[in-house]
Parts: sequence; C-alpha cells; structure tokens
Amino acid sequence: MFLEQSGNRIGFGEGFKSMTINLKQLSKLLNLSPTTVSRALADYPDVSAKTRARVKQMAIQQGYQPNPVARRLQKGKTETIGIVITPEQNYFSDTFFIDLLSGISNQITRAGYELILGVASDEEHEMQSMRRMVEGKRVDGMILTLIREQDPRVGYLLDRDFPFVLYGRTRETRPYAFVDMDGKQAFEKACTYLAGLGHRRIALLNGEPGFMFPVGCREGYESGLFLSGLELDPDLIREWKHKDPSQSSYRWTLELFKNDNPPTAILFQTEAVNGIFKGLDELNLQPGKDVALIGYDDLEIARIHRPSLSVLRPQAKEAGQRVVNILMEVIKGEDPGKFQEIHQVEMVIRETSLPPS
Amino acid sequence: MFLEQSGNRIGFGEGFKSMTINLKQLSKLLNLSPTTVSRALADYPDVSAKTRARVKQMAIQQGYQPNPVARRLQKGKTETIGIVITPEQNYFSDTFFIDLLSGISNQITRAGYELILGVASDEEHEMQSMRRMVEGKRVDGMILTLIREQDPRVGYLLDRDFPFVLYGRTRETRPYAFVDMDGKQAFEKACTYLAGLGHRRIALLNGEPGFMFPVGCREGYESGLFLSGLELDPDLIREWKHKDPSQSSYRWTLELFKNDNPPTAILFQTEAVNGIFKGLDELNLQPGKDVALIGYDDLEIARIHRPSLSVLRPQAKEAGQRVVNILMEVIKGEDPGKFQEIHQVEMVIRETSLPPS
DNA sequence: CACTTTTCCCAAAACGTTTTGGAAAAAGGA
DNA sequence: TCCTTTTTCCAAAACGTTTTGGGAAAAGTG
Repeated sequence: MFLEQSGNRIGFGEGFKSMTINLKQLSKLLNLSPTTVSRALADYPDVSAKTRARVKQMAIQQGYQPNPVARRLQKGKTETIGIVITPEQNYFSDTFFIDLLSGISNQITRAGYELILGVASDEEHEMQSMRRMVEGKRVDGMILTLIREQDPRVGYLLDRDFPFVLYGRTRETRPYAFVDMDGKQAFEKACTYLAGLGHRRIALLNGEPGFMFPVGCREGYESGLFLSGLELDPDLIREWKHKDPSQSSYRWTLELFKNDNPPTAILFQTEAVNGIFKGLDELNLQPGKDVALIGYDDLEIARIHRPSLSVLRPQAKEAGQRVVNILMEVIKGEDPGKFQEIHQVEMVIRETSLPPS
Repeated sequence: MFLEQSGNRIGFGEGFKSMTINLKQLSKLLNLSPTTVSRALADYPDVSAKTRARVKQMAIQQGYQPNPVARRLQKGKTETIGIVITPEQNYFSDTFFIDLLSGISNQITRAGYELILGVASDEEHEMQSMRRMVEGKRVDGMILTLIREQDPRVGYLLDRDFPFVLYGRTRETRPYAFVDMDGKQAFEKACTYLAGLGHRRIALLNGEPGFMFPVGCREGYESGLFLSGLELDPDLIREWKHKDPSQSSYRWTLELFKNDNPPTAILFQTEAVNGIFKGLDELNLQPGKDVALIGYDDLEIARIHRPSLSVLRPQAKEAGQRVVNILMEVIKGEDPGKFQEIHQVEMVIRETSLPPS
C-alpha cells in the first residue's frame, strides 16, 4: 500500500517538489550509514538479516525509492531502451504494432528499464532520432522495426558495437540479433492450403519492395506453389505501397482480374484488405465465395467482416517480449549472433478460404 | 557531419564502450577548466567571445555532448515526459493517435527532453504505470489522453502538485491544464449542416459512456438539433464500446433502423465506421445515398471509401505540440489554470453528406 | 588466553555534469 | 600612480546513488 506522506510540499508556483525521501535521510532515520542501507536494499550478504529487515521495512514505510538518475550515473547505464517509429508507413494498423509495443513495454518495465519513443516523419528523421539516442548516450540499446532489405540503421549500429535487436531481418553479413516472424513458412502454409482446396490460380498482393518482410512472403508463396505442383505466374504478383495500402491494393486488385485467367484466391497482408474488398466489390465478386482470401495479421476488420477473414496470425506480444529479453543479454555483452529467432506463425481458418466455385 | 572518432572501442564481449569524450577530457584538450568549458557551451557571459568560439569548435570537432544523466542529476530534473497508452481502448485507429504522438514527440525532442512510453493493458495498470513514473521520479511531467468523466489520474496528480496536461477534459473543479478538441462545436456544426440539407431524423452513434469526449459530442448534437428546430428523440442515440467499436456499432446501426421512423443521417466517431457500413449493407441501405454520414476523425478509410466519408477533422499534430509547450510552462512553475485550450475542429464535406432522398 | 576467521558495518571515492563563490588580471577613472 | 570596476577564469561543492577497500567487533579455534 502506498502511504500518504506528510511531505514538505510547497505550493507557490515553484513547481513540483518531491516529497520523497532520499538515501541519506533514510539512513539517518535508521542510524545507519548510506552504504549499509544501500547494500541492505540490494540484498548484499554482508549486512545482517536483522538490519536488512529493519531497513527494508523502513524503506517501504517511508516510500523510499532510489533516485534512478543518480543510480544511472553511478552505474554508467541509462537503464533505457530506445525505439523509433515512423507514422508514414502506417504500421500502426490496429493491433499488430500495438501488441508488439505492449510486449516490449511490459518486459522493459519488468527489468526496471524505461522505453523512450521517437516518432520520425521519414527515413532521414528516423536515422536522426536514433543517432540522437545513441550518440547522446540516452539509451543502452535500440529496438528496430520495419526493417528494409538494405537498412542503414543496422550498419550504423554494428559499426559502433551498439547493442540492438531487430524485429525482422535485413541483408547484412555480420552477425546481429533479431526476432523475426516466419513469413516464408506462413505464406507457404497458406498457399499449399489453398492449393489443397483446389485453387490453381493463387495471387500474391505483397508488401512494398525494399522492405524485408515481403521478401519472405514471396519466398513462401513461391515455395508453396512449387510444393503444390503449380506454376508461378508473374502476372499474379503485385506489390502495394506502405504510404497508401488501401488505394494501391485497390488498383492492383482490379488489375489482377483483368487477366484472361484471373485468380481464384489472393494472399496478402491484412493491412491491404480494405482496398481488396473495395476492388472485389466493384468487380461484383464476393470475398470468400468468388475469391478465397487469406491475410497476414489478425486485425479487427478480419474478425468482424462478414464473411470473416482467414488469416495468418503472428504472436506480436510474445515477440516483443523476446526482443527485450534478447536485448538485455546483448547489453550485458553476450554475442548478438547467438540470438536469431524465427517465430512460427499460426493460420486461422475462417470463412474466406473455401474451395474454388 | 558526424566525425568518426578513432575511439577506444573494445570488442571482447564487454558490451558497448562509449567512444565519446567527456567534459573533463575536453577541458584538458583546451587547457581550460571544466567550469569554463561548461559555461562557454552554455553561453554564459562571463567567458570571453574568443574562448567561447574555441571551446565550441573543439566540442564540435570532438563530437562532445554532455552526458544527459549527469546533467539531470545536477539539475534535479529528469528532462523526461511520460505518457501511458492503453491498447484495449483501441485509440490507435489509424492516423489520429499517431498524429497526436507525432506532435508530442517532435516538440519534446525540440526541447531536449525525452518521451517515455508506458503501455498498460487496463485501467489499473494504467495507474500503476503512471505512479511508477511519478513516484519513481522518472519524469518531470505527464501527458494524459483518453480522459474519463471521473478520472482518478487527475486527482492523483493534482493531490501531488505534479505537472501534467490533459489531452481532453474531465469533471474536476480544481484548475488544471488541458488541450481539448471542441467536440461540441464540431457536432453542432455537423448537425446543423445536415439539418440545413433537410434531414429531420439525425441519429447519434456516440462513443462509450464514462469517457469525457462523447459528452461534448452529445451536447453539440443536442444543441445542433435545437438550433435547427428539431426535437431530440432518445431513440436516435446509441453508444458503442471502446473495446469493440465495429461490433457494437454494427448492432446499434441495425437497432436504429428498427425504428418506425428511422434516421436519414448518422453522426458518429469514424472509429465506428466499419460497423456502420456493415449494418447499412445488411439493411440494403447505401451510405451517402440512403443515409447521410458524418464521422469524427479523418481516418484513411474515410478518404478511400466510395463514397468517401464526410468528416470532422481535428488537428491532432498541432494539439500534441501545444500539449508539450504547455507542459513545459507548467513544469517551470506556471499556474496550470492559465492553460486551458479548446481547439476548433474543421468539417470536411465529401460524398456522404447529401440531402435526404 | 591468543590467534584466526567471520560477521557486520562504514568512510571515502566515483559517476559527469552545473552552480557557487570567489580570485587574478585587465581595463578604466581620478 | 592608485583605486575601482570589469572581464575572464577556476576550485570546490553539490546532485544521490553504488562500489571500493577496509576496520572493528564478534565468533570460532587451538
């Protein structure tokens, strides 16, 4: 329980005055040295069980919490992790990113660390924001998301031996730590599933080129076709833009069906679903009935749409937690190359994955 | 340009070693005392123009940046602002929240401060996360969003004289600083606009009770009806749930049209649009044609949907910047009661606000 | 008892800044 | 020239912790 202190609050427009006690005051209250109090609270063995108990009780009673800034200075650590997000690439679509962030935040808090957030409008500011954190000694480690095939951030951090973990992967020969979703396996699974239902013309409406994730998606798609004995038709592959997922996917959907031999199924990232629905609607095609659909990411729209959308569901929260745990190890000095995790992705069959009509 | 230092990097698994110079080293390089160097960089008048220039040049050349942790300890400030978000209430819908966050982040960075982010799964953890920041002396001020009518966070912070600014308002008699969108004026404007087009049965599909924002929306709605000489019909008001905007708004849409005298127009928060579209579709009603629609918040779906959705568009980014500027004043000790801003909301007429058919 | 070991505690240093309170040198004034 | 003022710099203290390197008392050992 939190005790309301009869504190020394001052209320004359001088702003907030801390009413919490510090180590010196606490040690005076206990007739002990600051050293002993500090060590008692940190469970050092060289302080007797009795005084340790006495110290801890008083600390709780007085609501003492060590000043984190002072501790950081002494420890030479910021106890802080940085992350930079870019709103333009609207990866904030619904639950996916917030789940990741949630896992990250919870785990960071559990470690007694802080998460500082940068919001950058474009790639340049993204780098700038990261450099401010790194070179300004504001963080002990970085978490990177939305990774590009050639990602200057990774080279930058590797050059400096600065601890970081990727959510995703990049093309880089030097070893680095990452947690990635197995997009390849996911799309392969979805593709073979649809082929198993009898679909012979399966399209891929893939994410923006330049980013790493769509690379795996495509590999999985191609591998799925191959395993099902289907031929790859480049006409059935399109790529939408991050800046405008709905608009571009809408156009590509129309385009796909101009084909002499149009697809009976589409694989895509759920982000792009609005555009696809719109396109199909315009073509008088019923999602799920006339065209089978499987999306990557289980967004709200996927669950509430009628017919409900079959999806590939990554466990973003769990991944976020792993990212943090790994980053803590890397900060401790562990070899980043040891931490390269690829997480399986679950497939949730709902109503849009029926056999071709 | 950033200069690559021939630094003292160590690469034996001991983690990242800072290769940046500190004040003492820099002052040695300049044959000056740390005091003078510090004061030169801070533009104190008691250091000559010549040495100031010399110091600054060397600082740039060596890439010196004062260690923020040390400065914070000395200054007795954390130079940090806290914010806690709750993913369950999915306010992350598209651009709205990220715009706000973007404005907040940019302005905080400009001030040389840091933004630390907490992600809380529910109301209890939200409070817990905030208390950790406040009582743990981890932040100088708090930003609060998604404000409830009775919001325990506000009382908590007021009791402690801890600096904070609300994005939104609450029922609290003591003065506090806030930046709010004029939901009342916005909904009044939308309502009178629709009435001006000839609509006589205008429904309100409002946000969740308990939160403050829907209160203003309703006031504006009622005032708009009154100004247009229309009578308030409680049957035309429904409230959806934050946890599940689409599902609940879908159900309420169906309900609205069970009415003997159904609405010809609906006002709502754009968050709920998917459910409304779904409901209308099921009822074989065309959005914009059979039922006029105006949503609050200009989400992507509003722009790309055909017909495109008329909306009320708050300037979230600007609001975020104001929140930070105000918070900085409050932290300095200014009276929070002086900072109570209500921002106007623009109406964007698109295709779903036609006269009744 | 004398000696060694263990237990328990603490003073001082350190982390890297900024601020305080001068002090020396230079310039100005008579 | 002597005194005052201004300019320019700096040593020391302070911020609140944790860590280092003992040291005194108590407990064990012969």
